[in-house]
Amino acid sequence: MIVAKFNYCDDPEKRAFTLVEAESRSRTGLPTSFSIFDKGLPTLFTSISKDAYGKAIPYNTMIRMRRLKKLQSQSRFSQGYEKNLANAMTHIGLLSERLHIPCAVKEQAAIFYRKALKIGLVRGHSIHAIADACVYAACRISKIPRTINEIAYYSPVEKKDISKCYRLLLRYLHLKVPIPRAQSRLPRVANTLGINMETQKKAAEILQEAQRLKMTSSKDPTGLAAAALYIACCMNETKVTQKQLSDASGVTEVTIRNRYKDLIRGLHLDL
DNA sequence: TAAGATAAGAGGGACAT
DNA sequence: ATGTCAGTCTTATCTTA
Repeated sequence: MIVAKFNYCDDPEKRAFTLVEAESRSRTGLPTSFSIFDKGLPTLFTSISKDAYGKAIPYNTMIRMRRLKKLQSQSRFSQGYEKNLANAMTHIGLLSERLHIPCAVKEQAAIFYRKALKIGLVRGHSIHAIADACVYAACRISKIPRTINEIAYYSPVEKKDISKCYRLLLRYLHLKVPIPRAQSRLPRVANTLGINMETQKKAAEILQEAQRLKMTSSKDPTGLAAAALYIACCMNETKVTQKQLSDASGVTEVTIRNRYKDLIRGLHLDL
C-alpha cells in the first residue's frame, strides 16, 4: 500500500511524522539531506500491517512490503545524494564556463567530485568548497593554468577553504599533480599588458635558466613569471611598471621585487 | 611617481615529539 | 595528533631616486 502524502507545509521540521518517516529520517544522517529532498511531496509507506480499508494484510504480502519499505528509505537517501551531486555539478559547470575551462577538464572535476562524495569527503565541508577544489585539481592535473584565486573569484568560497579542501582531495583521492611551470603563467600576464611575443620569449628563457639553476622551487610560479617579464621588459626597453605587473598577475609588488632581485642576482643579469 | 626597504602577520610544509 | 621552525607571500608604511 503506497500512499501519496501531500504536504502543504514548506518547513520540513514542522511536518507530521509517521513512524516510517522517523525511521527513514534516522537513516539519512545529515539534517540537510532531509531539508532538501522531495520538496514536501514524498511518497510514503504508512502502515504495512493493514490495507487502505483497515483490513489485515496477509503475512507474505507484509514481508514483501517490509522489503519495499526498506528500499524506499534507501531511495530517499539517494535523493539527497543526487541533490548534492546536482548542486555540485551546476557549480562546476558555471565555474568551468566562467573560467573557460575545457570540457574534458570539467568532466575530470566532476569525476573527482563523485569520488569525494562517495568516500564521504563532502561531509562537514561545503559542497561549493569541495567542488572548487575538484575544479582546481582537474586544472592542475591537466596543466590548465588556473589559480585558486581565480576560482575563488567566481565562487562564494574563500581561497583559504578551497585550498584546505584541495589538500584533502589530494590526500584521500591519492592524486598526483605536476608542479606548475612558471612559463605557463606568462601568456596570461603578458597579454593583459600587451607585451609582445619577443619579450615573452625572453622572459621564458630567463625562467628556463632559473629552473636549471634550481632557483624556482617553492616559489609562486605567477610571481616568478611576473618578475621574469619585468626583467625582459627592462632589457627590451618596454615600458612596464611593477604595479602594472602586480595588477595583471594578482601577485604583490613586493613579491615581484623579491623574485626580480633573486633572478638578476642568480643569473648575473645587469640592467 | 616608480621603486626599494622593512616589519608584522597568515598559512602551509617539514619534521620531531 | 600537536608543536615548532624556516621559508613564502601579503599588507602596510616609510624612504629614496
